[in-house]
This record gives sequence, C-alpha cells and structure tokens, in this order.
Amino acid sequence: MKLSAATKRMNKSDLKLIAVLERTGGFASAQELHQILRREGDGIGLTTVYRALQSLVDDKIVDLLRREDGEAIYRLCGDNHHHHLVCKSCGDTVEIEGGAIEKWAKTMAEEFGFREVGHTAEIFGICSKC
Amino acid sequence: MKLSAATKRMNKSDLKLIAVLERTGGFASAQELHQILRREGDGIGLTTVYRALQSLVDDKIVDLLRREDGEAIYRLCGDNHHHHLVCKSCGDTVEIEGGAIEKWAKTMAEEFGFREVGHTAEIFGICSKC
DNA sequence: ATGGAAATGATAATCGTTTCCATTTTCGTG
DNA sequence: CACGAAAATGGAAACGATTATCATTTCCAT
Repeated sequence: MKLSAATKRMNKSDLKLIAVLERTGGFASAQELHQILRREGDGIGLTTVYRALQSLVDDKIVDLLRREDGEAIYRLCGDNHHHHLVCKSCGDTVEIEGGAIEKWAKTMAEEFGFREVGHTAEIFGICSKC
Repeated sequence: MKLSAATKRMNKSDLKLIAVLERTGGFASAQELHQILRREGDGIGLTTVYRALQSLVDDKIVDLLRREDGEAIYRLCGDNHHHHLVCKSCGDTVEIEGGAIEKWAKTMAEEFGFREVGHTAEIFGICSKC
C-alpha cells in the first residue's frame, strides 16, 4: 500500500485525492470525489479538486477516461489494470480481465512503431437483471 | 452510394445529416454538422441537429463516440468498424482492425449475461516520428 | 515576525447539450 | 381545396461539467 513512488511535488490536495481514489478503488468523477471529501468534513473546493486531478493526470499518477455521457472519470493508474463491463441501464459494473486486449494493444502498437503505449477498452450492454 | 437501406421514418433533417456525414466521410460533432449546414444556406436549428442525430443513433444509423475532451462525435456506421491508434504527441491517428477485441467483447458479455453489447477501444502512445 | 510564492475556493464565465414551448409544416380525410 | 391533428422545427432558457478570474489564505525560508 505504498502511496506512490513518484516523489514529485505533491500538495495536500493531491494527497487527499489519491487517498480517496485508493480507498474507493474504481473510477470516480471530479464531482463525486468532491462530494466524498465534503461528506467527510473536508471543505475542499471544487476548483481545487479539478486542479489537483489535472495535475495528477499530467504527472501520470491517475488515468482520465470518459463515461458514456462524456463526463470525465479518474482512477489511479499503475497497479491493477483491468477493464469494465458496464450495464447501460442500471450502471452496474463488472471488472474483467483483458489479457487479450493487452496483447492486441501491444501488437498493434509495435506494428506501427508506437512507444509508451496505453489503451482504453470498455464493454457496455444490458445486464441480465435489466 | 445508396443512401441507406433502413427505410424507417426519416424526416428531412435526418436525411440532411446523413448526406453531410456521407460527404465528409469521417467524424463530426453536432456543432460542426450544424455549422456546415448553415454555411450551405440551410437554416436548420441546432436543436434539430441534436434531435436528428439522437434519433439516428437510436436507429443505429450513426455511431456516437467521444473526443478526448468529451465532446460527442458522430459517424455513419455500418461500413467499417475499426479502432484507433492515436499519437499522444502529434495527434496522428491510424485506423486498425480489432478482430481480437470484437471476440473478446462478445465472449466477456456472454459470460456475464449481457445483451445488446457494444464496446470502445483505443490505443494511444507516441508515434515513431515524435 | 515578514515578504513573496504557491495554494485555495467562491464566483462568474464557457461550452456542449437538453428542455420548453410557441409556431410552422406535413399529411390524411372529408 | 379546406380542416384539424400530429409531427417537426427552432429560438430561448435551463443545465451540468469544466475552466478562468481574482481576492484571500497558507507555507516557508529568511
């Protein structure tokens, strides 16, 4: 449970955000993260949350991706890389392994001479309950 | 160059949008499509553009995806379903096949009992020129 | 303590998208 | 052709996420 290896300039806000993201484990939007911190009594401002997230993304400490409606969501990157199977109806989410994807991404990137390769992949549909 | 096989209820606006999308070939945002039509003298309203696109997406005539900044972009679907390999530095984009992904998405969705399955997948990195 | 730089957060501004609603167009029927 | 209902339209306002502004506060090194 190391809080990070990147010993860059981290301010209080950055650390708070990282802590919440570690705790919640998955994705969260800026607004959600803000609410969580507020609910815990932290008076942090929305502006600061956006700023901290932006800087964490720049430093490659968190990943930024998009929900289907375009809202930005963030997650700690590095450790557990997995993908999601999301129900379009109820929003239920299953974490799945993406071994095939990893290989695909690597192969394709090599074929075209790309370096520092990352990828995103999500599957969405209607779950059995809906 | 058939204008479509889906002989559903299509109004004038739907057809205009399809025409522009066919002409431009690639992706375009709602705002861009609106501007293009306006520039051509069509007095179509932004609201109508959004409405038409929405309905075309519902009828699975166009695909909706997202730019990196979250803006919605549309393209005629049907033709070639492919994925993108994007350079984070210069923005250069290569279209790639995703056979492996299609299979993966299908398999995973079945395993968890999901229906009406779709997926997104992008690879990003630094291209050889950068 | 003190001055300056960095951080903060309330407020306002932006921008894409959606909702509202009054008006216009389309179209089937008499 | 006329009439009315239903569908389509578009301008304006509403909305929600994100960003910019700017005055105030916190941090530190001196």
